[in-house]
Amino acid sequence: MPLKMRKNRSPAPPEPCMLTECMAVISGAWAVNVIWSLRAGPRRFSELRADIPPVSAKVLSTRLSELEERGVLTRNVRPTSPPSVEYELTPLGGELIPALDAIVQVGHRLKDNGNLPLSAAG
Amino acid sequence: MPLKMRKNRSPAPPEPCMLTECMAVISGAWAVNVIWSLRAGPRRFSELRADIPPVSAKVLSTRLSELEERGVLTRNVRPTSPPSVEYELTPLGGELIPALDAIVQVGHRLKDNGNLPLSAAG
DNA sequence: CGGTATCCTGTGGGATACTG
DNA sequence: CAGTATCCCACAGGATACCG
Repeated sequence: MPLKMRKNRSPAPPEPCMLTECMAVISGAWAVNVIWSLRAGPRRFSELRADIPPVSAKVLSTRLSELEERGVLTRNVRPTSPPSVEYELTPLGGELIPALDAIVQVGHRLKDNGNLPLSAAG
Repeated sequence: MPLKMRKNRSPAPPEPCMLTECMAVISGAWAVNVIWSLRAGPRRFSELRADIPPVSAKVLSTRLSELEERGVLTRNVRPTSPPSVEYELTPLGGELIPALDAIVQVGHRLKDNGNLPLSAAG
């Protein structure tokens, strides 16, 4: 609608709940941690568990399946003697890293401002 | 730790759960929608409700309080004849917009790849 | 208009046990 | 090692009613 809006308060109303749908890419407990943990390269199931101590096997498994289905990461079964499975970010999934990093940066600065009740372990 | 790591598989282990703490800035239902809705300027409570139809008054109220406490937005009571309240992103809160936008962009492209079971209304 | 209080429910996630 | 199956429950969030 190129015509002027009747409303004078708000320049432009935001888009519908599409935002919600897109944000669902990183939904679920520990999803961002998994993505974050994979940012330096492929990792195995048990490594991810070690990276994210509080996550349970069930939830990690669920999250990995979801993220794979969403195209965020790939699952590669390596036919080694003790079979191992590697998870790796897809190129598209890797593009989430800068975004997550930006949020973390803001989080840090909010913490510096004393707004966030964080662990103060920084 | 500038010394070489023993582990040869992973270049560098990810940071602890600090990521989780920082991501908590945008936690809670509709939090990102609220932030997104404020990106074009200040908005009032009822406007936010209209922007995000499925949100209940209780949850919106809760989320606004949290986001204010975290320093993401400010609450301004305007002493007009019918008193109105405006919510507005802080500068730091505004820095979340590009990050959220980046995630949305990735979401769109995942959808184009057919990975996301989105509304297909794009 | 801009909220709070109360109640109720679904579901996401933890613990545990088990499998290939 | 890399999961799945089952049970359980806390708690986030919706509905509704009410208040300044």
